[in-house]
Amino acid sequence: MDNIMGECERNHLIDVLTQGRELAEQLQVHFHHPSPEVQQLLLLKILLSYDKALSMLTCKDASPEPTTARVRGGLRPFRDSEPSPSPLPGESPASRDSEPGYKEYAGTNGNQALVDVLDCRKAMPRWTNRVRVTHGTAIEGQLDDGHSWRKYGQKDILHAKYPRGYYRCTNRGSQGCLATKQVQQSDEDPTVFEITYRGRHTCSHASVGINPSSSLPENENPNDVLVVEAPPEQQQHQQADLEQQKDHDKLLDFYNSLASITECSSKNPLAAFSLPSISDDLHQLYPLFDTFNFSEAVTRCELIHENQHFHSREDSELDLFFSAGSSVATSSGTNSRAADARDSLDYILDPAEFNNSSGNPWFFSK
DNA sequence: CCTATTTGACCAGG
DNA sequence: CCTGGTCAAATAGG
Repeated sequence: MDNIMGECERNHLIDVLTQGRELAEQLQVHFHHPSPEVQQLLLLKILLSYDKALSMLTCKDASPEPTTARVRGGLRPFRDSEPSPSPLPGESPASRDSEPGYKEYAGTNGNQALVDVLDCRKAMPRWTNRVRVTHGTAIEGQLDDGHSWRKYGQKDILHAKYPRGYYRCTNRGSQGCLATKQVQQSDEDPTVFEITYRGRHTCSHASVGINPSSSLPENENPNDVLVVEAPPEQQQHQQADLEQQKDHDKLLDFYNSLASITECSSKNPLAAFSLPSISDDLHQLYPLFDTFNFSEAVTRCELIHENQHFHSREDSELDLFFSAGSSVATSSGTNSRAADARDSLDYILDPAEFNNSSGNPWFFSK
């Protein structure tokens, strides 16, 4: 793992695991001074840490996690026999890319891992949009699809009149988002750009979707940019991809919001329950909760966690928090309990569950 | 000074 | 050996 895991990924993983350990220590302390709310919150945060760490180590086929290790197009042997988390000899730290850790090499033992990574990349979803720009003023960068991209290469392509541009998500460094796209101007019709996307966005910013038709530059008349639809059979897959991306983005937003709340409370677990400090964050979550399918989540978790409830029924902020969500579920016909919903978080947030959901995740009602 | 782009070089796969 | 994809030093731009 070390061999293919970049410095940034490694550090991030260490951070996450360290945080988990500290949380566990806090939990240990609280065993001596029992406080159900704090214990539950700590437990929740520990679970989140584990989820994060595991997802960082797991290469999901359709949705590589933010920190999935990768290799460069061409593998380069280590100059030293050992993979080094520090700058290589003769390489000043400043000379490394401003996105630390997006460079990973396969080390001597990295063969199997390398195969995994390559498989992972091969399995990345890939789809192409054709975008026609009718006003000559438009340039590639203006083919805004709602995400910010950073150009990392350009290549003359055989038998192609125009070079191909290579872009990656600007959040690769900060969030390990592996989404990339290639932009190729059409030979026959220079007003048409073929944009090939590879990999879904795993960055939390990815909330606007990836359909260019739904995210045109604000200052442009939609009539100026015509989205030429992909062939019907491709279109279906494409649509499914788009839907799944949206769901994934939602879940990620939800996850990150939750994580930030627990992050905040980790600095002062007790203060986390004071109403003002947390309510702002909660308000941001409410829109998500409107669509979060609590009833289904609870039903599923009751099947799994049968007779394993350890929670108390204190009317803590956390309970109110989940009550808000479960009341949505309740109003839609299913009787559910806030604490059950809370208990189900470890299951809900299992990234594998997302990837198993074939295009129609259950955790958000449509 | 910091960040993004350009561009020649490098690498693996075919 | 050729080609596509990527890296990373150099450069441009704010």
